[in-house]
Formats: sequence, C-alpha cells, structure tokens
Amino acid sequence: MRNASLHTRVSILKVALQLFLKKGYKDVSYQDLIKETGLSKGAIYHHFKSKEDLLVSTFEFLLEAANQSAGMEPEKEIKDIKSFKKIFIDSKKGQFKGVQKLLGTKILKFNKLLFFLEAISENIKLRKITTELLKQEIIFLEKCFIRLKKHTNLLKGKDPAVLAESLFLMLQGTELLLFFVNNSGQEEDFIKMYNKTLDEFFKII
Amino acid sequence: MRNASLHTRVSILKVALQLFLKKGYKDVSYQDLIKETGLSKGAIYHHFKSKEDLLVSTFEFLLEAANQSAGMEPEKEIKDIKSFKKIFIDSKKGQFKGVQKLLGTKILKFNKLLFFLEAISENIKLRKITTELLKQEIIFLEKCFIRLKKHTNLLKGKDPAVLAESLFLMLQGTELLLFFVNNSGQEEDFIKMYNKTLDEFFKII
Amino acid sequence: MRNASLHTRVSILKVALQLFLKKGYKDVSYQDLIKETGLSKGAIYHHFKSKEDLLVSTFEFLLEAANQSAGMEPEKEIKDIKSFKKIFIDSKKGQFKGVQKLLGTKILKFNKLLFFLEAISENIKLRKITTELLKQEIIFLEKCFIRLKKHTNLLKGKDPAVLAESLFLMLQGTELLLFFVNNSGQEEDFIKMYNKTLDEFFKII
Amino acid sequence: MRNASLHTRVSILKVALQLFLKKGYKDVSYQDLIKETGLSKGAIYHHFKSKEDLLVSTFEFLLEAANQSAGMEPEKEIKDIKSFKKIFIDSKKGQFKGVQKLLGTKILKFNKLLFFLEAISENIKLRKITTELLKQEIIFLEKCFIRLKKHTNLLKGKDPAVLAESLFLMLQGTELLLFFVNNSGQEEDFIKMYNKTLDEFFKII
DNA sequence: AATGAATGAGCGTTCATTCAT
DNA sequence: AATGAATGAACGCTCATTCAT
Repeated sequence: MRNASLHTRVSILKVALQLFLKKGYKDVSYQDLIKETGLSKGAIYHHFKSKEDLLVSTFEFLLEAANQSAGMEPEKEIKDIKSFKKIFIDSKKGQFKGVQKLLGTKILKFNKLLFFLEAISENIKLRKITTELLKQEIIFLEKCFIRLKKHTNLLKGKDPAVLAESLFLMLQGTELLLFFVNNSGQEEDFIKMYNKTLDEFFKII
Repeated sequence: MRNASLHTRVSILKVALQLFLKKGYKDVSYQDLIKETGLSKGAIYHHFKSKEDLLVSTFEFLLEAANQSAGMEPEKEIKDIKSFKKIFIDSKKGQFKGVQKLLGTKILKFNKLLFFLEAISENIKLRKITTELLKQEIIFLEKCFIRLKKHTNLLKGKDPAVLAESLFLMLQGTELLLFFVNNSGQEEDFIKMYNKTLDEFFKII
Repeated sequence: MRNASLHTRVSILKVALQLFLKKGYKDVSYQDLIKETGLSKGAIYHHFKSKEDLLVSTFEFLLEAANQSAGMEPEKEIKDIKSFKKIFIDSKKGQFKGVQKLLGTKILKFNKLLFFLEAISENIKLRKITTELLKQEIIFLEKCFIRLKKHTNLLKGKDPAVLAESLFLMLQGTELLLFFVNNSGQEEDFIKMYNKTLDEFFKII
Repeated sequence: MRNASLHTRVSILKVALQLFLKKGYKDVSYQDLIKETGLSKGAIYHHFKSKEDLLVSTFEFLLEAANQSAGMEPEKEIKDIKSFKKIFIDSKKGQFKGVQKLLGTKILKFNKLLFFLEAISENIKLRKITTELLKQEIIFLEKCFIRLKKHTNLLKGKDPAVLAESLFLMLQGTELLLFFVNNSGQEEDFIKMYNKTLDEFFKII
C-alpha cells in the first residue's frame, strides 16, 4: 500500500534526522538506524539506496520544516530594536519548532549539527542548497534592517545589506562557539546566545 | 639516540597535524599515518600510546607554533583603521607562517580544521586550552581597539570589549562559512575573507 | 530461510566447541573460526555478537549433549562394585558419545578442556551452571552409593554423601593429571583412568 | 658486577612468578613485566632470551622454594590421624611460606596457578620436572601412611601406596575445584580445603 | 648491563553494502 | 515491502621479538 510505504519512509527519515543531529553523519551506523526504527537493514536499503542517499533525503526532509520561514517576509512592522529582536528570535524559534514538530514527540538536541553539515558540505547538491539557504537568511535580515531604518535614524548612513551580512556572520560565530566551547545542543541555549549577540550588535553600530 | 627518537616523534606529529587538518581526526587512520610517516604501526604506538594521545600531542604541538602571537601585545601604535587592519592581518599571517614553518616543506590545507576541533571539543583538557586561546584572541582585539580609540573618535561611546567580541564573532562566522560554503583551506582565501570582514565591520560601526 | 540460518549457527557452534576444547578459549581466534567454518568474520559476528557470546552459546550447546545424563537416576540396580563401575563408566561414555554425536564426524580431543573451563570460570553465568552440574555429578554418585549399600556391607557405617564427594574429588584429580601430566585428550585414556581411579577407591574404603 | 646482575635477574624472576601466578603465563605481557620490574624490555631480554625461557627459569626458581620439603621425610612420628593431618598441613604451609619468602614482602595470590601449569605442560622439560614433583608428593604421603599404620589398625589391610595415591587425587581435585568453583587464590582457603578433604578421606577409609 | 626504537603479525570488533528469499 | 544472512575491508590496538646503541 502506498501510504504504508510512505509512512515507513518518513519514520526512517525522522530517526535518521534525529541521529544525524545527535551524533553526526559519520557516527550513525545502520545498527543505530535499525535499533531506533525497529526495521531491518534490508528495509532501510529498500527505501534509500545508500547512506549518502539517506543523508540527502534527510536533509531535504529537514528543509521542509525549517525552511518555510526562510524565504518569508518579516510579518510585522519593525519600529525599534526591541521589535527587531522579537521578530528575529521568533523566526528562529519557528525554525526550532518546525523541526521538533517534524520529529513528533522526540526531544531533539542539535549537538552535532556541524557534523551533519560537514557531510553535507561534501555533497555538491546539498552544498548549493545550503548556500542558498544561508543567503535567504541574510536577505531576511536585510529586509528587517530596511524596515527598521524607516523608523529610526540609528542606522543612518549604513547599508542594510552590510548590516545584514555582519549580523549574520556574528550569529554564525555565536553558533560555532556554542557548539565547540559550550558543547550545548539545547534550544534554550541557542535563544539565549542569539539574544546576547543581538544586544552586542546594536551596541556597536 | 635521544635525538633520533625526538626526530621520529616530531615527524609523526607533523604528519598527524597535516592529516588531521586535511581529513579531520576521525577520518585519519593508522593506515594513513603509516603511509605518510613510512613507519610501522608499532613505532607510532611506541611514541603515542593511543590515537587520542596523538591528538592531544598534536594539538599541543600546533599551539607551539600558532600560539606565540596569541598572548602578545599589538606591536605598534594603531592610528587608524588601515593600521588596525594591517596589525590584525599580520598577526593572522604570523600564525599561518608559524604552522607552515613547523611543518617544513609540506604544503598545508586547513580543509577540516573544524573536525580537528570537533575531536578537540570532546577532550576536556583540549577544550579548556582552546577556550583560553579564543579568549586571548578577543583580548588581543580589545587591546587593538583601545589603541585605535586614542587616535580616532570613530569609536566614541563604544566599549572596546564589546567591539572586540563582536568582531571576533564575525571572524568566527567568516571562517565557518569559508569551510562549509567555499570548502577552502587555503591561506590566501582566509586572508581575503578576513579583509572583507574587517571592511564590513568598520562600515557598520 | 530459517533453517539455513540455524544450520549456519550450529555449524559455527560445532567448530567453536571443537576449537575451544582443542586449543582453549583464549587461543582460538576468529581467524581459526573462519578457516574451520569457511564463513566470513562478518557472518560469525552476525550470529554471535562477540567472542564471549560465542563462548556462552557454545557452552550451552555442549550442555545439551553432555548434560542429559547429569540429572538422571542410575538406571539399574547396583548389586556390587562391578555393576557400580559399569554404571559410572557407562554414564561417562554416554557423555562422550553425546558430545561426539553433537559434533558429527569431527574427531574430538579434549586437550584443553580446562582452558575452556577457565574462560567459563570468569563468566558468572557459566560458573553458576558449571557449579550446578558438578553438584549433579556428586548427587549421581551418592545415589549409586545408596543403592550399592543395600546389597553389600562394604559401605557399612559410611556416609554415602561423603563417599560420593570423595570419589568425585578423586575423579577430578584424575582428570587434572590426565591433562597436565599425560597431556591427553583421548576418550579412551579418560575411560582407562576412570577405571583405575574407581579400582583404587574401592581398595581403600 | 656479578652481584648486581644476579640481583636484577632475581628481581625479574620474582616479578614474573608473581605475575604468572596472578594472571597466568599467556596473559602476562612484557608491558606488565616492565611496569612491575621498572626495567626496560631490553634488560629483560638480556637476562632471558624469550618469554618461554623466562617461564622455565621462573619455574625452576619456584621449585627452589617450594620443593625443599618435597623430597623430605615426615619429621616426626605419626601416631594418629590428628598428627597425620598436622604433618601434612604443616608441609603445605611450609610450601606456601617458602614461596612467600622467595617473593619478599609481596602478597601473593595463586589465582592462576593452573594456567601457569598449563604453560608448563607444553614444555617437555618442565613437564618431566612437574611429574617428578607430583610423584614426590605421593611418596611423601605414602611415607606418612606407613608411619601411621604402625600405630593404628585403622589402615589394616590397606596398601599405603594406594592410600597415598587416592588421597593425592582427592587433594588435586580439591585444588581444581577451589580454582574453578570458588575462584580463590588465598592461602587460607587452600588450608581450609585441605583440612576438609583430609577429614573426608579418613571418614571413608 | 641496559635502553628503548622499531617491526609486523595478529587481535576482537564495526562498517556499509549486496542479495536471495 | 521487507527480512536478515553473508561479505570483506577497515578500524584501533597489543604482542613478542630484534637490534643498534
């Protein structure tokens, strides 16, 4: 039956995503996948012709959830820094929630996100998608700055595009440190760090 | 002979550093080490009691080269942004040169630096060292900003500590993107990106 | 097919039993198992998750054959020493035959039985089973003495339990010497020694 | 210097004996020997040309201590079972003390005595010595029985040689069970078991 | 007499993948 | 659609031994 097959496929994807984010692509074995899915090796190979195929599919599956907000317009007007922060944090929370929803009740840590990304970075197709996504994030930030600029002269003489890229880089740096220095994969830690970074950003500009 | 032993040890460390940076810790096997060193498995184990021990030693070996500038004062006065940039880029170039010197003639790519770091992040001792090093980098930047502030009113009303941390985060983000998006490990690419990031930073503040 | 799988499993067990008895657990390598079974390393690991698991399974497999007589009653009346000896030797022969049957055509030596036992002695579960088995052997002997006592006044005033334990110890000592002094693993040598020990036992009581 | 060399040799032998008895020959590595002796690999190879050579030498070294009582006459008259037991237990204690003295202050467990013996059993020379030693033990027991027979009619009609061999076998069996079932290597446990076995023996004859 | 550098075979185990059913 | 038996290469690591010093 079509539905049964799809259901199996999705359940494999959920488990794979869960595991890739927790342990990193390389450290997830078919043994792990079998244990978590309750399926057989053959069943997984039936749905995904290799581990790499599973990776690609999992990534695309992840994007379905996290991505939706990426191309979006900031929903509301941005009158001041406070609302700027709120918009940004909410969009991030939305991404987290999207992924959590995708995975159902399973609690998710993002400990090894980078090592999920590492695997991605060696796959041309996935790299292009990722690059595009990052650009979308910058564009989103740029739009936010454009809106903010209308209501404040804080940003006077500053290029929203440059502001956006700078903030984006700071946020990337923040995430990197969170992984390597704090070794955390908790959503709340991410949010806290985003807040701190935004505060610093608005202090220096 | 003592010297011969040390020589072997160092040659293993050089090869290990080279390989860890190129392929990442996990993906370097003893097979690789044997091929590159020309030594036997037993010989490597004679010098380093485990792969983890080799990692720690390699990291410490790397620090001997890259680190020296870390605790340093910026050497000259910093009168303007141009000299700020020069000081920073020179310090980075110095770090690169230190590592290249350490490795002798071997060409070095930093393709998998992050996955060297990943292994590091799972070793408490190494994480502490790394964290300390990153702090030193921020302090170095802060000192630069303090000096720059004396000669320009560009930074008026801005906290050098916050400026330092913000720039640091941007630089980290830059490096992250370089690895994942550009997939580059070339020194020249790093320098180019550092320059670009510094330019953007001074545009927005 | 289920049967094929079971067949493979059993053929591994037979080879393992053969090798453990011949060389001792520690000295049997996967190399040996591969050579004798004609299977791949992976196949063996597919059926037994570790060498220790293989040991435990092999032991249980051995018991299926050798054990059956252990809990048994002596079948016939024991009127005199001659029939006592016959009963005992027959039960021992039965154990040997059981194992030989289990292993099919393969010739079996028990050269390193003790070093099979050694491995067993370090596994709590197996030790408990072994201890229980040894108790059963003593109980079997005790029952024989009780029957014998009815027909002869040779044992007058002697506790069948103590007689049983004493004979049991002598037989254990006999086996030990057979292994270490004679270095034999032949069934016929065992039988010969059992006979001799029984003779001596009935001389001294 | 002669003495210094001998001293080193003996200190290696002590450590080797200690380790062989504790872990069994096969499980003692040069790494262990180096750690315990504080000497280098080369030094040990200088004194003993192989691990087998070390085994042989260690065995001979052991005999110097434990053996002395072996060929001896029972010192006193044996008037009754009580004095028989005392003579035997004392001779065993003497053997233990001899070994303990040999090893100096080091506490000694005999956990793997059998696996020391196993290694021995594969060496023809050592097997001959061991066989001879065991015979000596039987002869010692026989002498004891001969003396006892003079003072009691308990043994009337019984051959001291057969009595000796039977008791010897029971004692061997006792030791075997101590190792495999009780997994003990404590002197006190040996003594306790010897006592129990002797009691049983005199009950049945 | 003693050091420790180096060898290379071997160990138990895990891995992604294939395939007959 | 799904199972799990089987493969064989690779993994990190330990071993007894040799040898130049």
